[in-house]
Amino acid sequence: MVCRGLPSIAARELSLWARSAVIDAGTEIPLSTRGEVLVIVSGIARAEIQLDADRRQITRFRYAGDVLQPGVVNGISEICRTIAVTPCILCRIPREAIEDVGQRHPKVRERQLLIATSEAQSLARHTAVVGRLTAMERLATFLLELSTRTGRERSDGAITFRLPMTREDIADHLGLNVETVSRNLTRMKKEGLLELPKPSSGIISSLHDLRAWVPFAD
Amino acid sequence: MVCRGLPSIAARELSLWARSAVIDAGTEIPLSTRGEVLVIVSGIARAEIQLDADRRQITRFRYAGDVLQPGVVNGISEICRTIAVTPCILCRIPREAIEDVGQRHPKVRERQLLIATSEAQSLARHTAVVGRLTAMERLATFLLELSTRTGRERSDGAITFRLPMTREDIADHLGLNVETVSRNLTRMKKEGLLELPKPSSGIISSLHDLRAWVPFAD
DNA sequence: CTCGGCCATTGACCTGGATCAATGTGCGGG
DNA sequence: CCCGCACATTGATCCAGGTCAATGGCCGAG
Repeated sequence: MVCRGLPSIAARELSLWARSAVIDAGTEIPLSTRGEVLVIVSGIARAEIQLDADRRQITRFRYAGDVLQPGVVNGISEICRTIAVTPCILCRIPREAIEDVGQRHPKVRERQLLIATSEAQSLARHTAVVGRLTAMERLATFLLELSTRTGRERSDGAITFRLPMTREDIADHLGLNVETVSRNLTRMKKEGLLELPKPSSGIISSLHDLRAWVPFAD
Repeated sequence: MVCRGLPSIAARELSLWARSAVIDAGTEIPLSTRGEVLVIVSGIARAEIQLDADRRQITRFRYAGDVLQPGVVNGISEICRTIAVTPCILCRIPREAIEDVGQRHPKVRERQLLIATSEAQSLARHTAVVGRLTAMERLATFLLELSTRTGRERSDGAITFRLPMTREDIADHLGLNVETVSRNLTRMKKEGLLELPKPSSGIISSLHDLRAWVPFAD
């Protein structure tokens, strides 16, 4: 998944350089090292901005397969810290690897650019989620994304998924507060869209009805 | 400004390929053409997402010097449309130019990536603005950015700037509505932060007091 | 098994910003 | 110069979501 869309030769060359790392839940994933690229092999992380003592924005969650490119280079520090929500396994590709392989395989650079622009795309989208959607719509959008990224379809068509982030994390991602998240989750339960066998695991009983709450075409 | 940070040889080579274009106010800037890069030479544009008949999010305004890279490639359309707020002069750099010059000057590719990641950075930041700030804070953040990008400092230290976008544009950028924008502008006037000789031109009388409303370190 | 702490849920109430409804106001066209 | 229209401001009221305050439930340590 690191190298989806790359010629297999380039992928093999890159993998020769790769190192791995394990990050405990709750621990920050260090992004600083110049030009290094990280790939999440497994686990979930959150990218967050701390505004002041009691305001935080989680700009996005990071799932297995996501690529973390170095923020902005040259001393200007990345605005977000990335913190593991569950234990994470990372694949680290040092700067020299990218440069070395990138010289021989232009697809590598191309893909790096693609990753960055699609990152911008999804942040633009999230701007609209947080700026213009109602609480139910925000939550539906989030659950849909979480389940498509990490869920499993059951034989009866329902989708099961883990919800390892706290309600507070969800709230800070969606620009809401904990209580509003909680209330709207129970509303979804009452309306038969969702089941929550435990607070940390969910089942989308009616994908169709959930989708109806998401105003994006997709 | 197109080529800030590039070796001058690369810049000169790129400029050989450059074409220009003029876009009327209110007209969409076509981004579609595969791989073409646009640079705003003068004017202001807005990048917007239309959610449905009556909800819109302006993800960002684009000022002179901004570089518009093609959204996401390969048929998957860019999520935002970009529309000129004032008449705009653009510089168009065709895909072949990037490829040609990029092959000889790796800095070109590097800079392209830098542009894309810093785009993501500023969208992440805006996510926090819209998700967590109060109306006053959002407006202050916006005015500060607008004035640093397009304003002129007067001899007495005040900063004058044009406000060519409508109140509705500002509202849709900040996740507010027109009336709230208007009310908070007059509040700023009353508190001596701001003057509005005309609705479409402003003067920041007290940069210091305005900054106090912006929770970002910067 | 029991205790304590943290997280989630629920309820009662409050409020910042939205909505609805008039006025202002500036500008382009005749 | 006047008119008309689009944009901006202002006021009155409303409400989605925030705040405050219990209560419940799960889990890990002992």
